[in-house]
Amino acid sequence: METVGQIIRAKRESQGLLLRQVAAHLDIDQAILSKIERNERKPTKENIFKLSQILKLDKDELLIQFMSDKIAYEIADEDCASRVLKVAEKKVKYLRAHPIKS
Amino acid sequence: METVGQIIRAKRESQGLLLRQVAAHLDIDQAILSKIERNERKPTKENIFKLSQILKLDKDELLIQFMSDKIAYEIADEDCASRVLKVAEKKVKYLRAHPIKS
DNA sequence: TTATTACTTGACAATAAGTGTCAAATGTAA
DNA sequence: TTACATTTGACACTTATTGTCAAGTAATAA
Repeated sequence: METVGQIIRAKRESQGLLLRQVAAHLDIDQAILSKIERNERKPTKENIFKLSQILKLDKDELLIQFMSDKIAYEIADEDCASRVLKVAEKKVKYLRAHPIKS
Repeated sequence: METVGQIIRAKRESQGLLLRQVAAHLDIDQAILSKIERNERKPTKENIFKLSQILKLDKDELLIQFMSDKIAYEIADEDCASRVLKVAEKKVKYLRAHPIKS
């Protein structure tokens, strides 16, 4: 089971890129990228988009990894975690079928 | 599809309790509870626990509603929402099978 | 009508969480 | 050692969350 950080690091290294090079492209300090890769900090959505560009990763796939990481982390310590996901799925379907008029 | 707010309001009213009575039990201003019931603000976990006590709702069930609301809201506007949930489920299983030593 | 009661609204304050910079420390290899 | 990449932690800045308060609305009774 790969985390977003692991995916990013593996891809960056396989392309021979340095932290500072990639960080410069993201317009953040390399310290943050270092932490993102070790799952010490979470990337922003913006980070994810730019990372998928420079590392030639599929944008949607990386976004899915990013969001699923966030959710998994959020509920992992609840023993009702899997029910939460099931109910969330129903709610998402409902929300998409009944969009809010705004 | 009921929101947490709707569940709370329905139960509070069925018990003939006033906003200020329940809010006092939660140790928050009744304005907040009013907003929680109308889904204008999200309850904290602490709020959820105390609400389940005073309203005699199942604590786990209310927590599930609370967390699934949060997640559904978080991803509803992504078109990869259902994949996110599937991947999240895998990650949760993995995390629970491989707990972090701390 | 006025008074009372329950609830709602919005401006604001306090606090917590997220996001970032920087410089020093650590690791690694020539 | 020197040079370079990465890591670490203290700190600052910004944004989000959580709350208080007082004034507003709505419904009802006197």
